[in-house]
Amino acid sequence: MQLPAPIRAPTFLSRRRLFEQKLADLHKCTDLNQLKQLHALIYKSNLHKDPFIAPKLISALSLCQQMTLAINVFDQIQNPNAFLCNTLIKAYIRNSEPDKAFEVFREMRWSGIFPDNYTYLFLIKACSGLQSVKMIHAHVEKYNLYSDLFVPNSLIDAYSKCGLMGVKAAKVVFDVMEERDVVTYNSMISGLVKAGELTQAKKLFDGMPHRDRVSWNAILDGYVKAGEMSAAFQIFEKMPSRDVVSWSTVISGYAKTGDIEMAKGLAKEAARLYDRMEEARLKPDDATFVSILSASAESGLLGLGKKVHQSILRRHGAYLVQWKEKMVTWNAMIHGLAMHGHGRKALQLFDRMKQEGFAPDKVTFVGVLAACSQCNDGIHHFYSMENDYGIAPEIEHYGCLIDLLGRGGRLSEAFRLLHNMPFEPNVVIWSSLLRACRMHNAVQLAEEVLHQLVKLEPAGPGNFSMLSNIYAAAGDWGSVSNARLQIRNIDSKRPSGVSLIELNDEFHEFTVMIQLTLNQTEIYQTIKGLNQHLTKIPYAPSIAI
DNA sequence: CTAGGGTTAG
Repeated sequence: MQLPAPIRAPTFLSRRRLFEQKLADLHKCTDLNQLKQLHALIYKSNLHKDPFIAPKLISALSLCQQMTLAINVFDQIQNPNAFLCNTLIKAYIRNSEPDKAFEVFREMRWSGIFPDNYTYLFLIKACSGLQSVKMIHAHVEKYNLYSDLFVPNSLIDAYSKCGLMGVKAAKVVFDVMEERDVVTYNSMISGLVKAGELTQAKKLFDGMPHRDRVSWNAILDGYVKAGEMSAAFQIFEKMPSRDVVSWSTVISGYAKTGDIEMAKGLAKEAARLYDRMEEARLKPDDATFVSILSASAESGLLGLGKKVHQSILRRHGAYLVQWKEKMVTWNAMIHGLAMHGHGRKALQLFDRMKQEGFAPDKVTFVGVLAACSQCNDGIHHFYSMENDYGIAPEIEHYGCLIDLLGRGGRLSEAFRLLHNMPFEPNVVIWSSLLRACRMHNAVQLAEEVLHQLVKLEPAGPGNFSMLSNIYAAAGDWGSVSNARLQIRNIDSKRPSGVSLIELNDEFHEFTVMIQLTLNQTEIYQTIKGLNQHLTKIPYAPSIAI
């Protein structure tokens, strides 16, 4: 009779080998529990001062958001070198503490450690705004760090994210470079595209020595952003090869076009392209999904949206798991709740997000402030955004706050903020104020707002109908007919507002002067049902004229 | 270690 082989306990040697293997990949460790074990073992083996282990340990700890422990490791090294300092800088950036990253930089210069090209590379990432990029740029000039192309390339990219002024500065760096590679050109092209300088971008694209797929995708995006879909499609067909980025760009471009006349054709084109992408066995990724879904949601392309949804489900939910961990998911959920009147739930989710260790970003705050239109914490969150999280408010945030004040009837405060904010008010802000004027019967203010709106959007019939409603609420019937006349003037020049939704491969249009072509009875029955439902719940309909 | 497509206010 044969006995089964005894199970051997792991020998000291194999355990040691396992430990060494784990140490090799230590800097990639994202599992906190595993890291804690390794952390203990490293200290026990007195390896925490090892010049190869210490930076890896700092990296891993920063990945697991354990900055206190990471600093602890750093502080125990008597003579840190540039490599170790770079690791700490990178760690701070990863944990969204750019100020601390700059502090490390100051300290290392103070203690006579020479920063290297990597130091500057990481610091460029920590920059927010033109001033800080300029500061690094000055160092790059002073120490002539142009020989490592990564440095000026990153500078171009960082400048490109600072608006129009930034793109100009990026161009200066670009022009001064004696040697350029494909990344240099691509960064500059994408910067120009972001600034809306399509002509210049195209010129650079045409003149560059070698174009890769990134170059083609960047210029493709330029045409899509400019709304020039036929030119974009020509580029899409002409480019030597296409990847998920090319497909995502062109599909969402087709899907989100605002031109109703062309919408139907383009929507079909978008759906057709989506099928073609799947036929080409290209795997759409999370960015593909996000961009196409948002474009189809904006334009009411239910079919395309469903297609994307099906692709996601077909992946066994793998993407859902991935998304669970992502900022966009929290942001989208908070915003979704806010949009649908669940302001309190949105704020509760915001708290949970923070508890789970996510640092809110500027998009999160758009959702949070939108949620506050139903409560009074908006101003508190607005200040907290800059003071506690170091996020400079953008026009969207001011827009939310103005909307919030307007809804609350604090119209004069809303106006004061509008005039004092560092941005030119846009259509969204003026129309949100117009709506606030309607809510609070502020006739005179409404006239002023309309005046501004007409300047920005001369052919917007919705504005005059809002004004007409305001006059009606005030009983000024003479002005009502006047406003109606204006609407008719605009209407004769331009097709009136159309709401479009696609169902089962068919497009349904709804206009102000409703002309139903399909299933009239079914639609009217639904409306009748809705009205009946409304009589049963406490609801006071507002009467539009 | 740098470059391309993404979430957002009416």
